[in-house]
This record gives sequence, structure tokens and C-alpha cells, in this order.
Amino acid sequence: MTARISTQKKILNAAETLFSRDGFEQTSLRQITQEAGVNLASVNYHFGSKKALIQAVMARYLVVFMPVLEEQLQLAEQQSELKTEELFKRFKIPLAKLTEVNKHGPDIFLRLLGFAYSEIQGHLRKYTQQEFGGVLQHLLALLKRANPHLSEQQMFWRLHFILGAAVFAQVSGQALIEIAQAEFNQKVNAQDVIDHLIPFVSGGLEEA
Amino acid sequence: MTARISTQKKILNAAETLFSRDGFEQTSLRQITQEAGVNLASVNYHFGSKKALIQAVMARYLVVFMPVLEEQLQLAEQQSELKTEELFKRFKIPLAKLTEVNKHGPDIFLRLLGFAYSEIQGHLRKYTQQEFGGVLQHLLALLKRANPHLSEQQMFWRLHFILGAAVFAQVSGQALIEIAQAEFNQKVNAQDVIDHLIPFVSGGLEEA
DNA sequence: GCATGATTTAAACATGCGTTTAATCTAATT
DNA sequence: AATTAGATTAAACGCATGTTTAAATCATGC
Repeated sequence: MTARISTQKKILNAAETLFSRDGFEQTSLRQITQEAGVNLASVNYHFGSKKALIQAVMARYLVVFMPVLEEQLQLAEQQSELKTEELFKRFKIPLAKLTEVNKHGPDIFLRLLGFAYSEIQGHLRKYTQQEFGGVLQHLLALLKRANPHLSEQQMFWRLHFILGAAVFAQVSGQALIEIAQAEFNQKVNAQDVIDHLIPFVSGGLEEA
Repeated sequence: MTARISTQKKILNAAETLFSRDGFEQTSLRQITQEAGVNLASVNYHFGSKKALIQAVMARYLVVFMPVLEEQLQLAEQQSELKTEELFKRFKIPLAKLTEVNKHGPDIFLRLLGFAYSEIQGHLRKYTQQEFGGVLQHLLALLKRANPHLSEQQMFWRLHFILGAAVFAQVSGQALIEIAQAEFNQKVNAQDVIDHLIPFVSGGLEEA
């Protein structure tokens, strides 16, 4: 007995597939509704607008990801010694949790996040800022404690470089992963990319 | 006696201003021709298409930048010891050369390059790959020599992270620069960003 | 000073987008 | 079985985009 899937869920599923593959702006409502097998107008009926649909797609992951990340940061805070790489590694736990949303949740979420930042979607940036703001402030405070040798300015720029490296890796991700797989003859997924990314950004951040 | 500026140049100038500020996709031909004070159809008359205009805008900088970069890499190659940070610093010379094209040439070019990679403009990626390909291969070879402790895979990913950090810094650049200026009360330009970027990517690349 | 080819112009074209409308269908309630 | 609120549908709307057309204008060589 296959459970009937509501139109809303069909739209969300199709949207996240296409958004994570092609980006938000590059994906039209017509593509989404066709993929979902529903009528074009149903997006506006159920979600109000494309903007709202995008936020709904993000929300399914954020509500899982954010609390677990905050939890991890609090655990880190209690440790006697704060190491940069340790802090970044903490991201892996909330990320892994996303498999509960979708088998490929971690990959999808990271790519969505990448597009959210790389496309100049004012509204999405505001939205994630709003949702992420507190936790990111927390992370920043911990990184400062772990790297007291860095000035405010150095920290400011390096954090944004890190964000850029992470975002870019995800957005160019599929193409890069395909190249990497062809070149090194082994399966690569988003988690592997993270494992490569962590030492890189840790080294970059700590550099004198 | 102000020399008469050809329609083509007017278009190129207006286009590079708007492209570097808002990106390629976000800038319409109507905006460009209005800014340039020329007729809408003149873009297609003189350049054939928007794609071709974008490439023409890039070409003005690439033809200056690329030979100087290649020259610098050859100089680096002759040195006895190759240091990572040394290699990245070499980018500053061809970049500075771009002031000959435009007073703010370095800033403009970096932002254009950022958009070229961050927007999924297949044609532009192919174009830059085609133009840059050889020189980038050269850079990769030198970086490998400077970092023999890194595996092929580590090098592959870290190079792309570096690209991401650099691109992102430029694309989010203006917004970030404004934040930084407000926060630290000092003028910031693209060159300063590069100066922050170089130790970061060097540290990240070298990390064991 | 005219003819000719290059350029500029205003207008229209074709396409794709997000959104809205109004009619129709569905399913639960009375 | 009739009513009614919710969901779905096909169609159109309004707008913006890159591109093309065909006429008008300009500049150049004879």
C-alpha cells in the first residue's frame, strides 16, 4: 500500500531535487511542477510564491541541522582546549543527521546552501542570516578563542574565505566530483569533500 | 579636444562597469545600452550576441593579464626553491598591470572573473578554461613541486577550494568590503583583499 | 554632389518567467 | 443527496529578456 503523497510534498521533493542540481534562479516553476506531476498553479496555491517555496525547501533541512549544530558547539565550549580543526569537525554531526530527512540529505543541503549564498538572492541571505545568525555568532566566538593570535580583520576575512571555499566546492561540486571520480577512479560524495575541506580551512585559518 | 569614443568602446565600458557590479546574468542589454547612451540593437550589431559581448569584455583584460602571469611563472620556475606563498604572490604583478587597461582594472577583472565562475555560464567557463588552461596547468605543476607532501587528490581539492575562496571573496566582495570598512574604519580595496587571501590559501594548501 | 556602404534607430518579435483568474473537480459534512 | 469548503486545472496576464527587422541617417570615396 503506497501512501498517497500530498501535492505539497511532491512539490517540495521535486523542487529540492532541481534546486540542488541547477540552483534556485535556474530552476523554473514549470520545471518543478512538471517533475512533480502537478499543476503549475499549485505552487502559488500551496506556498504563495517561488520565494516562499525556496524557504520551505530550506526549512526542512534547517530545522534538523541547526539545533544539532548548536548542541555540538555547546559541547565544544565545555572542552578545556579549543582546537580549530576540532570545531570544524563538529559540523559533520548535524550534517550526518540530515540522512533522516533524505538519504542524500547532507549532499543536497550543502548544495542548496551553496546556491543560497552564491546567487545574490537577497531574501534568502536575509532568511539564512536570520535563522543561522545566532549559531554563527557562537561559532565565531569559539574560533576567536581557538585563534587568539589573529586580529579582528584577519578573522573577518578568513571566515569569509572559508565560506567561499565551502560554498564554491558545493556549487561546482557535482562537476568537480565527476572530474575527481574520473581522475582517481573512486566514488566521491559530499562528505568526502568535507573531509578534504576541513584540514584546508583549518590550516588557512590558523596560518600566522 | 575630447576624442570621439566609438560605439563599441562605449558599450564595452558600460558593460564592464555593470557586469563587474551586478554580474553577467543580472545585467540586461537594455541597462548596458542605456548606460552607454547607445541604441539597444547596437550590441547585436557590433558584437553579435550578449555572450560575445561578455567574452569581449573579458578579453580586454585577459590579453594583458595572461602573458604577464605566464612570464612570472617562468621566472618562478627558475628559482632554486619554490615556496607556495611565493607562487601566489606572483599573481600580484599581472594584476597590477591591469591598471593600464583601467584605473580600477585589478578590482574589475577579479570581480568579472568571480562572476564568470560563480554563475554557471557554461560558455564562459569553457572560454576561460580555453584561455587559461595552459597557464593554470603550469601553476599546478609548480604548486606540486612546492608541495611534494600532498597527494594528487589533496592537491586537486585544495586548488578548487582556493579558487572558491578567491572567487567568493570577489563576488561578495563589494558587500564584504563595505562591512569591513564600516567595522574597521579604513579604506579597503581588492588588492587588500588579495593580501589577506594569500596567507590564507598558502596556509590551507600547505597543511599536512 | 551624389552614390554607396556602414551605422544607428525605433519598433516589433519570440520566448520564458512568476503570477492570477475563474471554472471545475473532489471529498467530507449535514 | 445536497451543500460547501478545499484542491486542481487550463488558460491567460503582465512583464522582462535577447534578438531581428527594416527604415533612416551618417560618412566616405568618386
